[in-house]
Amino acid sequence: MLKSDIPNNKATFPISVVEELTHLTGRQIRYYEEQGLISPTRNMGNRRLFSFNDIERLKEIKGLIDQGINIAGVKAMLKE
DNA sequence: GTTCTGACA
DNA sequence: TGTCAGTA
Repeated sequence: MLKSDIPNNKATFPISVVEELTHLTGRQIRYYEEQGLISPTRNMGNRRLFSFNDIERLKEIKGLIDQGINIAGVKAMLKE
């Protein structure tokens, strides 16, 4: 709580690993990040590095999308 | 081989 | 959302 709240993880994975853990496609993950649903970091080469926190966030998003909610709905849910 | 961006269907 | 081309 004093160090950080949301993004604080040393473990980072490439998008391929996130795809496996979230069951999403790189396309989805990229789009959600574009919409501001997640905040992955970038490493050398402009490559996305995902932390455990990001993966859990993706899982929440996937669940909502799977229920038929759209990006706007997901944004509202994750917002608070 | 893998990932990234932009664009089109 | 899927897929393609060009790139690093």
